[in-house]
Amino acid sequence: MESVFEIIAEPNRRAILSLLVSSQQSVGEIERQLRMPQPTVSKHLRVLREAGFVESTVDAQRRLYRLKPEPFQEVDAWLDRFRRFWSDHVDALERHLDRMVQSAPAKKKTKKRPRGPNRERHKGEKR
Amino acid sequence: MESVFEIIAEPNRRAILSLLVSSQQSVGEIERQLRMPQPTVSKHLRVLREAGFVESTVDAQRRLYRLKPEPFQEVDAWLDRFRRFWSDHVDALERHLDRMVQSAPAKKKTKKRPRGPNRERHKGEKR
DNA sequence: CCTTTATATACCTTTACACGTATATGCTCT
DNA sequence: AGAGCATATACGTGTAAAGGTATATAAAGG
Repeated sequence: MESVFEIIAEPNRRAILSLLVSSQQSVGEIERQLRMPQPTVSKHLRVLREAGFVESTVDAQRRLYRLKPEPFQEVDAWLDRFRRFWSDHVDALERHLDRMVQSAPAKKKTKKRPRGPNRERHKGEKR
Repeated sequence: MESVFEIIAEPNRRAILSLLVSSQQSVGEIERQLRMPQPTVSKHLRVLREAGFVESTVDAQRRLYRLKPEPFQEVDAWLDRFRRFWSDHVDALERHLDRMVQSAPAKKKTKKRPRGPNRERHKGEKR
């Protein structure tokens, strides 16, 4: 379980992360809201903690978990390489520009890719 | 293998995607550049294709694979929920602390955590 | 045709990980 | 100290997916 991508591949972990967006939560609160067994929650939280996605503080017998930003940044950095591929799509470009206005000089216009002959057809695919 | 996150969890698949950023490539070219067996490449490409990350065109006996933007957008959309945790201009930690005190009366800024107890320490962790 | 080249698929084996159940640890309060 | 709650961990089991090897499909060229 080295990479951040493997961490967020698990649906329950993504659910936990989404929960923690609103505010920090105790294990029991997560357990109840997501209706999953407590050991499951704890184990996923352990994975998330060791990967740096969350951290916890003690509140009496409870542990309060909240998000940490770094691993998300890592995913975002990876995505950066691919952003130019959907810059063509106007709506997405707009959303993206909203985020990058402060440092963006003039975005280079991407040339239209030479459209290949016919799309490949594979085995299971219907004609 | 439902979600886009499971697709990009695999390191070899991420390597293939990175290769395809520069330009479209044939299976053989990917095979050589990444030094992985041809069946492995083909199998990963199949997964990527079925998940919509790539598409292929026929060039004689070759298949040329290139990226498609949609699944990347999906990842980006998921990330959006978490973007507020690492604001562009403000240090992420500071911003996070701000969030924690926002319900408290506006007092002087303090470097200490509001009423936050000490960080949780877990089993394997050194003191 | 037959051979070579390029890619896809089938089959088998191994492994990693998610889950459930049971139990341990640790804190609080009486 | 003992009870009760909250969380963490240990252990056993099932399963899906990745890798390797072999083979199938298909197009190109002699």
